[in-house]
Amino acid sequence: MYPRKSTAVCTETQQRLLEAAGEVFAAQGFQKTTVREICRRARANVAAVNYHFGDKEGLYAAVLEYAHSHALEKYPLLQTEDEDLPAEQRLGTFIRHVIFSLFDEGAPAWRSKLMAREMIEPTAALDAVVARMIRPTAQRLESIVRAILGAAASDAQVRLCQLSIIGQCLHHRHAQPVIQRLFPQQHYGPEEVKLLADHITRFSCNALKGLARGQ
Amino acid sequence: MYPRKSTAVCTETQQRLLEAAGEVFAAQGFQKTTVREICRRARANVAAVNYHFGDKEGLYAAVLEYAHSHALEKYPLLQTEDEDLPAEQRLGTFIRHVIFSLFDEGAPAWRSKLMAREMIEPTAALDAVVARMIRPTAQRLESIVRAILGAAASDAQVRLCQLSIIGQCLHHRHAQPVIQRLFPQQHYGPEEVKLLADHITRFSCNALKGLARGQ
Amino acid sequence: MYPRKSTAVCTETQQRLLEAAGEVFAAQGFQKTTVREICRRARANVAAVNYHFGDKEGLYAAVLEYAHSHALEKYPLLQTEDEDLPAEQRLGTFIRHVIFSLFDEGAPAWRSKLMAREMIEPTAALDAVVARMIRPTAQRLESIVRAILGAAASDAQVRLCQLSIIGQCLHHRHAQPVIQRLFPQQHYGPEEVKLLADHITRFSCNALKGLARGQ
Amino acid sequence: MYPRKSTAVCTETQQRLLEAAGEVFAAQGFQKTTVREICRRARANVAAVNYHFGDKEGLYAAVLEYAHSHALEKYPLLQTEDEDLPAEQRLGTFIRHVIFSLFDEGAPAWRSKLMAREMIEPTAALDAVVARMIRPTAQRLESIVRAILGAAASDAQVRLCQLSIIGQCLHHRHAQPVIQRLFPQQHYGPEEVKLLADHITRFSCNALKGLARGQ
DNA sequence: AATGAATGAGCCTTCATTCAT
DNA sequence: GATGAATGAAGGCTCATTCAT
Repeated sequence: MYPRKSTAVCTETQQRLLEAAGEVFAAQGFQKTTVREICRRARANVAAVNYHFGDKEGLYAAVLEYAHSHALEKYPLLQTEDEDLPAEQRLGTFIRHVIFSLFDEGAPAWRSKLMAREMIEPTAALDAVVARMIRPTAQRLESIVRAILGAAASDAQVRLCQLSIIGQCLHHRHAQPVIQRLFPQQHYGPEEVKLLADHITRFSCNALKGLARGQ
Repeated sequence: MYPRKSTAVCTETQQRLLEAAGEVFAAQGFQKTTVREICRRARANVAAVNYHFGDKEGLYAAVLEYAHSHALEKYPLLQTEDEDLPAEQRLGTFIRHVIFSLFDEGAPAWRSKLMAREMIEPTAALDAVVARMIRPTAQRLESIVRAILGAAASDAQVRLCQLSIIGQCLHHRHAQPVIQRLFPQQHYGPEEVKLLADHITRFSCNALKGLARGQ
Repeated sequence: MYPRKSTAVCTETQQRLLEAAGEVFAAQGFQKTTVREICRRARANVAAVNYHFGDKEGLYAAVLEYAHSHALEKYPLLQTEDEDLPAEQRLGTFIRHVIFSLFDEGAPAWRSKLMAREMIEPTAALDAVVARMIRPTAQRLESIVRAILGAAASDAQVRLCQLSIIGQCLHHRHAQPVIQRLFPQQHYGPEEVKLLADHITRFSCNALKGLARGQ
Repeated sequence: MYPRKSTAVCTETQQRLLEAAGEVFAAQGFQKTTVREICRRARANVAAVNYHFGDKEGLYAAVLEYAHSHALEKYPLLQTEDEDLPAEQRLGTFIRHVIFSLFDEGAPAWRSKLMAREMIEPTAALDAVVARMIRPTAQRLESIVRAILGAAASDAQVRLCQLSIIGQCLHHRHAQPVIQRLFPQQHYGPEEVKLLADHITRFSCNALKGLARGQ
C-alpha cells in the first residue's frame, strides 16, 4: 500500500523518521506530538510522514514495530532457555534483563517510555506488542515462578506472583516523576540499577519461597 | 483571581464541570480532551471553563484537587492507623485500603486513572499531588516497613521495599490494558479485589520477613 | 432610556467609569479596549457599562461628550472675543491655546489623544464633536486669518491657510511616535511647548503677511 | 523562517493576500481587521495567512514593507533631486511629490491611510518604516529648509520648520473626516491637489523667507 | 440600583492531510 | 520519489452582553 514494505527494508529517510518519531512520541505522547516536529528533526519534508507511512497513526505503529525488532535483537536472552540452572538464579537473570532494558542509557531511551505510555493509553498497536513482545516474556517468567512455587501452586497464584514481580520492575520506570519528587536521593545510574535488580530479586525470592512453604 | 475560591465552596455549574472534566480527562488524557466535550457533558457553555477556571490547565488542576479532597474523605485511615496493632496486620490494612481505593467502583472511577496519567505525563499539578496526597501515604507505609524490617534496615532498603510494595499495587491499575490481554481470566470485581489485596500482603510479608532475617 | 440623563448629573460610579474609559480608550483605541479593563480600573462591576451606558459604544460617546464639556470649561478663550487687539497678537494667543490644550500635562492627558483617534478613525460621535467643539474654534481662526490676509483674500485661500495653521499644531500631537523616533532631541515639556507655540506663530505670521502682499 | 523570502519573490497567493490585507488594514485598523475577511477577499484559505506570514502581525509587517517598496518605486525623486536648482523650487517639487503621493488615486489608496494609522497607533513595524522611508525623506527636506533659512539657522529652528511643512501636508490626509465635515466644498481631485501643493509651497516659502530675515 | 454568573458569537491559530509539480 | 503550497476542520480562548437575583 505504501512504499515501505518491511522494517528491515527501508530508505534512510524512513530510518530517520522512525528514530525521530520514537523520541518525540516517547517524550510527548501521541497526541501532543506534531508531524511537523518529527519531520523537522528528521530533516524531511512535511509530507514525508504521509508519503511513507500513510498517516500519523501508521507512523506510530511502525515505530512500535521498529522498537520491538531492535529490542529483541539486544535482549534475546529473555526467550532463550537455560533450564539447567536453579530457578532462583534464572529469576535473578530475568529481573536483571528487564531492569537493564528499562534503564538502558545507551540504547534509544525512548523504547521503554513508549511502552509505558502504551500501557496506560493503549492504541490499536498494543495487540501486536503484547503478542510479540510481552507474552513471550511473561511465559518465561511463568515457568520460573512455577518452578519456585512448586507443582502445587494454582494458576491464579502463579499469575498474581508474575504480576507482583513485573509490577515491581515497571513501577520504577512508570512512576519516575513521582519517585523523583518523593525520593530525590534515588538515582538510576548503572550502579544503582544493579542494586535495584538485586533488591527486587531478593524481595521476590523471599516472597515466593515463603508462599511455597504455605505462609 | 477567578470566581472559584475553594473546592468546598462552588456553584453547581462548577461541580458539574469538575465531574465531567474528571471523566473526560481520565478517559482521554489532557491533550486529547477538548473543552467543548467537557462543557457539552456538563451542559454548560463553552466559555464556562475559562470563566470559572481561567483556562483548560486551570480546570485540570482543579479536578486533581477535587479528586484528592474526596479521596481523603473516603479513605482517611491511610494516615490515622492504630499504632498498637502488629506491623503485619497494619500492612494488610494499608494494602487493602490502597487496592480498594484503586478499584472502588462506587466512587468516580476516573480518580485513579487520572493519577496514573499524571505519573507518566506529569503536569505542573503533580507537585501538589505528591505533597498533599502521596507523601503522607508513603510515610505511613515507611513506618510499617521499618517496623517489620527492624531497626537494622538501611534507609535505602526501606525505600526500595516501599517501592516494591506500592509498585505491586499500582501495576494492576496502570497496566490494565496489558493485563487484560495477557490474562483474560483476571477480573477485578469486589471478590477478586480482596483476594488480590491478600496476595500482595502475603507476598510482601514473606519478602520483608525474609529480608529481616538477612536472606 | 438609560439611568444616566446628562453629563452634569451622574453618580460617582459613572464618573469613575467615564474617567477610566477616557484613559483606556485614548491609550488603546476603541477596538483594543475591553469593557472589563475599564470596569476594573473604575472598581465597578463587569455589567456596569451596559447598565449605565447601554453598551460599549454608548460609553464611548459619553466619554467624548464628557471630554468636551470639560475642555470648554478650561479653555474658553478660544471663543471669547478680543477684537480690539491686533490680528497677529490674536493669532499668537489662539495658537498658544491650541498647543497648550494639546500638551496640557495637568489635565487628563487622554482628551487630545482621543480627538486624534477620532480624526483618523471617525465614529458616529465625530459629528457632534465637529459641531460643538471644532467648528467654533475654526470660525475663530477664520476671522483672525481673514483679518491678516485682508478683504481681498478668497474664501478658498482663507480656508487653506486655516488648515495650514491648524495642521502645524496637530502634527506635533498626531505624529508623536514618528517625531520621537526622528528627532529624539525634541521634547514637549512646559518650556518647549511655549517655544513651539512661538515658532508656529512666527512661521504662520510670516506666511500670512507674505500672502497678503501677494507673494 | 516562513516561506516568504522577500517582497519581490513571492507566490501569487501571497500577492493577493498582501493587497487584500492592505485594503482591510487601512480601512479598519489592525484590531478590527479579521484574518478571515482578508482571506475571503484574497480568495485564500483561512490558514493561508499563518502559513505564509506566521501570524496576523507578521502579515501586517509584510504589508507595510510591501507598501514602502512600491511607494519608493513610484516616487523615487524624493531622494535624488537635482541639487543645482534654487532651494525654493526644490521645496515646491518636494511638497508636490509628498502631496501627490498622499492623494495618488491610481495607486492603492490604502498606503497613506495605513501610514496615518501607524503614526497614531504605532506597532513594532514603525521602527523599520521610519528608518527606511521617513528618515531619508526628512533629510532631504532638512537640506532644502537649511538652504532657505541660511547658515545662521539653529538646528532646532530647522527642525521645527521641517515639522511645520510636513505637518501642513499630512493634515490634509490625516484629518480628512474632520475637514470634510468642516469644509464640504474642499475637494481633493487632481486639480485641487495641485492647487493645494502650490498653496503649501507659497505659505512655507513666505514663512521661511520671513524667518530668514529674522522676523 | 447594582452585581456575579453565565452565554454565544467569533477570532486567531494549529495541525494533519492533500494536491500539483 | 519527493516536495512546497495550500486546505479545512477544529481547538482554546476572549469579549461584549444578558440574566437572575
